[in-house]
Amino acid sequence: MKKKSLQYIADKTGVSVSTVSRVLSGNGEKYRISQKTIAMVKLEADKIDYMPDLIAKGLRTNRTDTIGLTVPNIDNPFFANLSCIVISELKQRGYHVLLADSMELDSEERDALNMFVSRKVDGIIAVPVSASPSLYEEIAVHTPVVLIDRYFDETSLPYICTNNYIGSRMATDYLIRKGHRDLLAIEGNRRALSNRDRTGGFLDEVKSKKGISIRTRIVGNAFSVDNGYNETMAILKSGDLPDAIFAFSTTILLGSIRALREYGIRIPEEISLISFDNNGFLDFLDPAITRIEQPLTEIGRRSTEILSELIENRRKELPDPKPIQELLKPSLIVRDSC
Amino acid sequence: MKKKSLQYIADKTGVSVSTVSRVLSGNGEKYRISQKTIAMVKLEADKIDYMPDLIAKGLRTNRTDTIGLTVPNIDNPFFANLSCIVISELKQRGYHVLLADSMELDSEERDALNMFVSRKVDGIIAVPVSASPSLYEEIAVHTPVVLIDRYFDETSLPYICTNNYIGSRMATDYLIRKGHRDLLAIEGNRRALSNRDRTGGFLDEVKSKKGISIRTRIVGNAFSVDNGYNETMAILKSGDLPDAIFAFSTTILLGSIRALREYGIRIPEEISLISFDNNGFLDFLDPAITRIEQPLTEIGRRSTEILSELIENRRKELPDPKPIQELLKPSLIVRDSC
DNA sequence: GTTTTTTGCGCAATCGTTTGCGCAAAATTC
DNA sequence: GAATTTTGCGCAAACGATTGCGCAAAAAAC
Repeated sequence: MKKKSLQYIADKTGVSVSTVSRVLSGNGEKYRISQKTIAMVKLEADKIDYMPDLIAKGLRTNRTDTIGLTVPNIDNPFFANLSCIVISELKQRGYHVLLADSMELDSEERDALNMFVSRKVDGIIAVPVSASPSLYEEIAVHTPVVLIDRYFDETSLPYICTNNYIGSRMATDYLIRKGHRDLLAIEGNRRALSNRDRTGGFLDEVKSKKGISIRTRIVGNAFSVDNGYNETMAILKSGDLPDAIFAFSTTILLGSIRALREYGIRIPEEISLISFDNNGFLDFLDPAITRIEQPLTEIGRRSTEILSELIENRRKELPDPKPIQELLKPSLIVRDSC
Repeated sequence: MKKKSLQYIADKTGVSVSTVSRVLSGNGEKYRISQKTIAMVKLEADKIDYMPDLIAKGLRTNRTDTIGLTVPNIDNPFFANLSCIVISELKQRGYHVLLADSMELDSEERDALNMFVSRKVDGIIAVPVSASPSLYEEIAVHTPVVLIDRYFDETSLPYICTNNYIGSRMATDYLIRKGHRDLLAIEGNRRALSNRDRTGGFLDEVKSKKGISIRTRIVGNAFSVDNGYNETMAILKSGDLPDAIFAFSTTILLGSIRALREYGIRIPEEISLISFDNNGFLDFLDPAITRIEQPLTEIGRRSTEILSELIENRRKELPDPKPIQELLKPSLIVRDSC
């Protein structure tokens, strides 16, 4: 196969490269190219199965139809699920995806973002990892950015996240209604705002139950199986068991379950369990786990929607609209672990 | 911030664009640029935090340092896991990743591959979906391709997959050694060679046990929870239960478990279960599931290794080496479900 | 048969790099 | 001091597309 450039078609048909370009980008009419020429060019293009060089096109037009997506860890089912949704939403809007895995590392995140900029992506969707929004804010000056799942406190960057505060209150409320009065929360990464919101919701909900005396404990410091395991183990060793454990993520939950099993503690007879994050697997555990489901699909849908609006807006040289910052309400999935 | 092109630095320092380019790409010495000029240019580049336009660079050099990766469904933990490994291996080799999710659809796969070619990716790693290698073979003429996890029968395309045949024999052997004589295999997509290999391994292993009378049944037709559920349900309704069920994937396994639970059948007391694919969650099921683990890390490592060799080879205009086609041996993870 | 309008298309610049070739000035040789 | 070599760097083409401008030929108007 020869080189399939516009030049090639131009030579074959005897018209100029410009004409071929106009025809193939569908602007034949607009530039008053004759039907005969249009047909001829299209025929030739079909014959060699012409596909434009998107690199050259990108250089010239400054658009790549590519979105950079960075997540903390694709291996985590939660992010895999989220990525999946975002990718398919983006595809529907005509974008392709450059994916980076920041591995929860600031340095990797920085690399990924710089790479996105160098590649001139049209926009960026990110689950941020670092504690400061500054790099994102710098980038947002020239490239639209939408944060998902995690966000920053004082920033004008748009974000679409779960309302972790509400979710946490829902879970806590449920536990209390079930009659539990001694609650243990195992939290994740304390740097993450999402985690702090969950902690806040947990405590506020307890406080709101006036007249009911409830004991609360908060331990842990990472969204990991090990953290769940270690903290639960510590509690088990102390012998001072709570009525219920609220795991701030599925990973924490699993660690906790492992520890409880080692001690032969029965769920939910001896202790109740509730968790954040949804995951199909949780229905196959015994007992199936009651949990707070984050509105992933909605996050994926909204974020891509916002991002493409931002991109369109910039293209029209309009000023950015007021940043859209939404916290979406999660839902309670009741199963058998409480 | 102004435009950060070579031109800008050239203007600032008073040298030509070519000189700036040579200095910044580290070829200053080679082109005998004076130390003074080199220092000056570098200083200016640092000052504006210069980052090359990778699009322009790609157009000129015909390399994008990008690899296209397509998988059937990123949402499936198996592929999420695999992608994660491939992505991080590629990053270590200096490549970035354009990710496409083919959703097990031929049409999506075709789109993705064309997109990769249009973007001039340096190479492609793919879990193929379609039944025919023809499109891949066309592409491989100009862009290196390595298949993973699934492969084609009669092709010279390189691939790195699990030896499903061996894995299936290992699982079957284990079941038989455990004393089971009535085996049910629930298979996945029959179009997939990997599935056919598993079926073959299952039957051959049984045949190899001369002198032992073993009953075998093979049902099912998809790598899905529903398929596992439906087929198991059918068996339960017939009342003709096997001693053991061999699920050809985790998804099938889960469906099967759901059905068994509905009927209150105890595992492993009344029936044994074994599965293909590894997944951390399987250890948290009750009982933990005995399974065949695919060497994902090895697949990720080898495939990126092969691919980058192919790319280097092409760059040196050497002929392609004999295609590397490897089937890696899986391993048995013994737990409590048999 | 001019003049004006419309039709149909090409010229050439441009996007930001890379790179082969070559030229002028400085340094060295004789 | 002329010839030669070395040093240091710039010119301009190229990658493959897009697009503003303008020009020639054909058609229409008078």
